[in-house]
Amino acid sequence: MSEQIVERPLVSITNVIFSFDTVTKQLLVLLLQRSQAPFMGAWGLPTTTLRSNESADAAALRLVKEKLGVHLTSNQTEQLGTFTNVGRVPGQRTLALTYMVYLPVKPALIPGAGARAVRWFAVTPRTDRDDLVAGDLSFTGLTDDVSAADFYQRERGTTQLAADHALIVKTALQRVRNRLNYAPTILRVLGVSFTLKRARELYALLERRSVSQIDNSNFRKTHGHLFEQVGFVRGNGSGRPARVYRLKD
Amino acid sequence: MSEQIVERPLVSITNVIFSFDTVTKQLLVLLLQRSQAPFMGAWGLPTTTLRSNESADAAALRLVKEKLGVHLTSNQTEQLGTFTNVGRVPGQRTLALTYMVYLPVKPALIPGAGARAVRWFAVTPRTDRDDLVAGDLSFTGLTDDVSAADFYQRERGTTQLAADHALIVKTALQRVRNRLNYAPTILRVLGVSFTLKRARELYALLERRSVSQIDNSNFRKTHGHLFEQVGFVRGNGSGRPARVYRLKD
DNA sequence: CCAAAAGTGTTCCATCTACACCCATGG
DNA sequence: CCATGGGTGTAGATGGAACACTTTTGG
Repeated sequence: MSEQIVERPLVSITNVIFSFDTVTKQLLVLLLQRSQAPFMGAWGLPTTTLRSNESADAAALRLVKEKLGVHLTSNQTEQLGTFTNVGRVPGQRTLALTYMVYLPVKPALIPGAGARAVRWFAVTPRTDRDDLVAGDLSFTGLTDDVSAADFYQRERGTTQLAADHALIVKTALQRVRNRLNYAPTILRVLGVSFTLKRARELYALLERRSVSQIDNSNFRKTHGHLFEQVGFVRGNGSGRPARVYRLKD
Repeated sequence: MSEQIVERPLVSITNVIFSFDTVTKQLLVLLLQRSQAPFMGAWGLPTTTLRSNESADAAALRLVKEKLGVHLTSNQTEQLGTFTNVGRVPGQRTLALTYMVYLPVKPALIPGAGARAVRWFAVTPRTDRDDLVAGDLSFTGLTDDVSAADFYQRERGTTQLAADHALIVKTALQRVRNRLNYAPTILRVLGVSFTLKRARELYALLERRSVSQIDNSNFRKTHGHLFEQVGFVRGNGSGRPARVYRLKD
């Protein structure tokens, strides 16, 4: 067997940035339309290149700062996984170190360098997948049963997003769901503090059921230990004002 | 602010390879003593360099083949995380893509290229950490409360293993523990099939308590759904022979 | 028949589920 | 004072923990 070439791959950082629309009560993911090769014209997740003097999580934070002007600290990101399939990007070998980012705000969007357009896409649950929808634009998510191996072997041609970003998004949502019952960091998209109603709305969305199916009283009892009362209430509409909570660390 | 240099880092694959000693009932981790810089003479996890024509998980499998001569398929490895701290290795910037590997056998060891010695180290639970012990050699594990940030800031000088391998081992054991109640893939170290007694022994070790504290009857009821009876029994000693089970997928 | 180890059953208690009820605010 | 939504309490169902008991093998 011949000795294999050891090369230096490009190392990119790719973020799944989550936010929340308090009006439509939708979980949002940031996608941008690429204005450069590879995948020019295609929509995909924000990506940057790792620099020599920064760790990958620092790069993930820098990416958020560059694309959205929002400064975050490192406890607002989580490493998702590293995607290394040989042909995942045409041309140069490129690894993707991926992170999940929970934005406590929903900033205005300005397309920056490398992007023709930027938009928030609503995570839209279907029976066995999650689509990403922004007005007229809609991207069908991978169905739940698709494994990474399946994706690279079969589904690759059918995906509408750049590279393997459909797989990255699916992986991210799966992770978020797994964490709902013990470390629901996704709730950070609701801001530093939130009402339990809002929390239940987000749970309902991710569990693919309606808010009314999650009993208020029981939700407090089963998940209350994860929250901490901030102590003040906020009279916002009709009915009794809700207390405000924050995630315990 | 000046533009930062975008370089191509070295990308290494580092494995936490688990096995099991059926005689001493110990969980084992493979360490080797380096015969090359950096960290010459220090003990550390098996590491290789990612090649141009292979994915990271393929490289993890190749590493096992090279060091142990054991051929595995990709469902016997799991991505652990990617370690990218800027100064984690002196000299060249090096990223570590880490994998966990569960060996269904305990192969004989032969030091190969780049290693002065190779040994199995027993995961030895203490009150708030796990040490790695092999006869006269012993490495103190990081205590449970040390975060990654803590490690790189404070604990770095005190660690006895190469680079950040103490942190990688700690992260691996933490992951293994988290999975015990829903996806105990660590049980693969017991081979393709195993008795529930062996499973409880491994659980006891990882939960830092004695086997007698895990009730046989209750263990079946709480974790039985994770296993599948292979169907035959194996008369191995005195007492009623145990049925043999395997992990459900 | 006895010892040893595997496997089963039973009771008790904690926790979750469903649902009724009470509380605080706006109009 | 009534409508609206937030917050509390309670009875039944479910699942885990402790422990007694039965089964199957070797000697």
